[in-house]
Amino acid sequence: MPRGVPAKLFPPHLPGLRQEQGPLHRQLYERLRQAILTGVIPPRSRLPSTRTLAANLGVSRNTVEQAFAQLDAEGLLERRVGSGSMVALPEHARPPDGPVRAPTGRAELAPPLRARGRRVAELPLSAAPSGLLPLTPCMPALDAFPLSLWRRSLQRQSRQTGTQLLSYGETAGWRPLREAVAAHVGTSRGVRCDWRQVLIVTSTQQALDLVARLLLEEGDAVWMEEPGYLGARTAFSATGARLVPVPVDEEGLRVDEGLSRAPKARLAYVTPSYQYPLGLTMSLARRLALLEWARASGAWVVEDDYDSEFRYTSRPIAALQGLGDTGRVLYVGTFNKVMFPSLRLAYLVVPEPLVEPFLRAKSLADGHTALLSQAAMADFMERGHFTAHLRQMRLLYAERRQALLDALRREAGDSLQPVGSVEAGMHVTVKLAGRADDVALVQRAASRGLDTRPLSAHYLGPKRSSGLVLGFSGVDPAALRSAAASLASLL
Amino acid sequence: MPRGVPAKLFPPHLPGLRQEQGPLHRQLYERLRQAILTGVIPPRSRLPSTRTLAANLGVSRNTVEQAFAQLDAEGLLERRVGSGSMVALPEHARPPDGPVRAPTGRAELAPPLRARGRRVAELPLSAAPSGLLPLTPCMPALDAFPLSLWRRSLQRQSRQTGTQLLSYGETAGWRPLREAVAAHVGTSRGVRCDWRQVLIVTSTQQALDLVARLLLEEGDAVWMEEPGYLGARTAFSATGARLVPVPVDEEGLRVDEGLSRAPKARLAYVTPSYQYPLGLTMSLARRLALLEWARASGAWVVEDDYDSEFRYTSRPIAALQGLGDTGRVLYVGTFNKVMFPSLRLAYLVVPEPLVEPFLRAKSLADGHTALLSQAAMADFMERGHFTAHLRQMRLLYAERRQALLDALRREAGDSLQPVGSVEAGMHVTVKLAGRADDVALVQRAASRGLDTRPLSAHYLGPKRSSGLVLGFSGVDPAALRSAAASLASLL
DNA sequence: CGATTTGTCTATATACATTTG
DNA sequence: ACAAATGTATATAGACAAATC
Repeated sequence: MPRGVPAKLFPPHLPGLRQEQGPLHRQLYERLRQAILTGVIPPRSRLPSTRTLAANLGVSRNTVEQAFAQLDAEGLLERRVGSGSMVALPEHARPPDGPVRAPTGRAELAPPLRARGRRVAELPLSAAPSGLLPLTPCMPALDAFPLSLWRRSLQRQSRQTGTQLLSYGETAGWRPLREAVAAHVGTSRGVRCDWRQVLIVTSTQQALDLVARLLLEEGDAVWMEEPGYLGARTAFSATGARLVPVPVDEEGLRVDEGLSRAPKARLAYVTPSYQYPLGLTMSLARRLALLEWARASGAWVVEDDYDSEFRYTSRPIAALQGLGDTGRVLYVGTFNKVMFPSLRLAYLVVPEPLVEPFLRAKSLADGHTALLSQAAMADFMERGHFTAHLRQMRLLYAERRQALLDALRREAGDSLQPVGSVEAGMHVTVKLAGRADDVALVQRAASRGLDTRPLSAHYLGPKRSSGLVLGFSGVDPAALRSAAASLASLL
Repeated sequence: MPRGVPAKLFPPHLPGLRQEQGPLHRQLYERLRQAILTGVIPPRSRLPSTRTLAANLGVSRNTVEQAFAQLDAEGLLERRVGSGSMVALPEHARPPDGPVRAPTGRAELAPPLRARGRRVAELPLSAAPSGLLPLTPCMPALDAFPLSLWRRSLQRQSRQTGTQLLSYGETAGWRPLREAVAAHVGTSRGVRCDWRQVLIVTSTQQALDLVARLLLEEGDAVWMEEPGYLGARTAFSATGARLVPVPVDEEGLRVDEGLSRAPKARLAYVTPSYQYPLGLTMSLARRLALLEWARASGAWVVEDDYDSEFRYTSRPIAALQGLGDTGRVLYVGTFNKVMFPSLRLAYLVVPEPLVEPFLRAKSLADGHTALLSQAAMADFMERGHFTAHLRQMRLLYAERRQALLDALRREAGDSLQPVGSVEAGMHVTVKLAGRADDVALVQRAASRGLDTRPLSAHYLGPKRSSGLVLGFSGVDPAALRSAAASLASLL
């Protein structure tokens, strides 16, 4: 017969169980678990019945039952109706040794990475997630996000679709979301596509990575806006492509310069709606010239429409993709900025013949994108919450943009000159007078809790302007004003 | 202003609610549901608060709350904290598909992909997600997944952590999850690591892709188990590595064969706990030999522990990673099989000097992994639900495995010979007598709704055995029996 | 047979956080 | 500021079926 447990383990009204220490059933569970694992209650010994233990402890049977059930589920107890509960034999001996020995490989030399690996390992590590520091570029107004509506979409989907949402998803994405995206970019951005051309990915970064891996070979030339978006550089340079800086003027990318510097480039990466970081809009003439070059030379155009939904005065400019022949343009958009960064949903619209190759690339990279977030996003869009949120953010950001500009003018006067006249985006770029060291300034700003980016870091070539990229979308006007004051005091 | 509901609908002590007619909350739910659907309570009318209704009916608020919550879940009610509950407008059918314009780029020729791109574009497209067809390998028992517990973890996290979960996440993963994974693989798999060595990724596929991109150069030789896992092939071959098939015998990978075929290989990919697809366990001698080779030649060992948690009789074998020097071993595990496929969470444990390079690679590939699922997973583990679920699945799969084997023996006799004696995994592989064409058999099986894989497809070299890989984890014993009968009738 | 025990279900009370008007 | 409402969590009480001894 199994022995009973020493009575002293369960004195009446066990003094250790207290309201303040969290749920009673959890405390009891933890305590029993420790006792079993450390052998204080030996294997095969019988525990008191839930009723008697409950009575002894002065708690309800349900409380004890919950603790026992949890232990049973984890295999620490064997319970049988009628015969009671007893401690199970250890299922698997604890691993060779519990305490983690210092990994012996530690003393080794740094691993010898070679060409491709080094290329990846030497990429800049993107800035640490800096919480809610003011001025972070591309940080949405998280406090204004309609979290409860989003949760409802999540909940609704997690209930309704049941096991369909648990199983493997299609590589291209959840079909209702692809349809919703196709409708959205069609009506609000003028992108011409069928839902079958829409691929759901996790981020702009993943989209660009897939593009690079599929369309670029080592040594291929790629037109990059100068100055331009840093994230795009890492994606293209990791494949060994040759990045060709093509200057940007007030009409956007200088196609003529691109033609003279690298006429045979395989790909051009552009942000025509609201150029990053200068905030210009590409002119119609330049757009047509770019498309014509791509058509004639068989190159690809990657249109990153990352910020396009945010335009505050004039109507949004239609996407490049919808302008002419769509056969050479890959359109990239993201939900991570309009919704929230950790959502991890973006989309890629590719010409029909590229759909299959891209599916394989996506399948290679990570199989498919998580389903629940996709289904919730589709639901959120179908119910109109997305459009509503977008509208609200437009109003909010317009206000914040103005607040930042006003504060900068008041505090810093002419020493910080805003670039670009388009009222759009989630950031403004300001130029520093003369050859001021913007990198040093950014560092000094960081020490005051301001998360800004140096304009000069966005250049590939040696000719760099000095300035700051300031995000205004993430925090409220009051914080923007104090940030501007703090910044001005550093000048 | 929304009108109130006619008072007579809710007289005090509503006489219709009786103990004998089933649960009170259910009766209340049914009654309200009928009233709403028939229009007795018109849309947009406000319901009494749960408290007052509970008082009027003489029941507890929880009872009313349950009924309301159910109605809310079905979309019949719109509830808002503070403002009360009102009847929702009937949902309209989904908006019709937008007018699908024919994409103009359609007539173009197939795009001219070149070397790298072709390598990616010619990868096999993984089998379409085939729903719940019987015998699908690696398909978990989704009907047995504790969905309500999981939803609670999701909800709890989406509330508690608030905006922290919305912002950018760390590239390496959500810290509590990294810690939970380190603890789990440490105690239950004998992996020796610090939580800082744990990287959260979306899938085994992504883990292998990162490994390939960081550690392999074009032309590098890689030892692959022969036969072996198909997914691993695509990851490594996409980088242009040379895949060297190394045969597997009853002790696992033939290290001596690897040494003679490609002594200078840069990497070996192995599934030591439960070899895919043959279901063997690698012997201690082989493990030590493999580690010794890696140490001496500076090669990497990738241990894919995809199936290891499922062992049905003997104790789980500790991981290769914990055996000796951990400096050359990269350990890969996944939650997508123990939990559910669309979760998209897996992990990679790398030697300390590789942590930084891998962070950059992950950052390049997709920035970081979605936060909510990570936080929910950590919560699920901390509460012991993960261990409990794992244990339950072990019992369930052991039963299903036996059911499939019994049915196969009964229906097919000797014509389908199960391979391997280890009672583990989520599939069994059976050999076909002689040189039977397993690919054709798989196709015929597919036409009967059976989702199996040909063993011969898992070979790189010309010497192939003919057989079938049969998953037993996804469906219940009855379905397995009828699948076995159906399969036998095709022989 | 009858007492005991687990395991599950229903209902209640209560506390507390959050949001709304 | 304040009251009212929802929404979540914890604990209790009691009933009953099924298994065990």
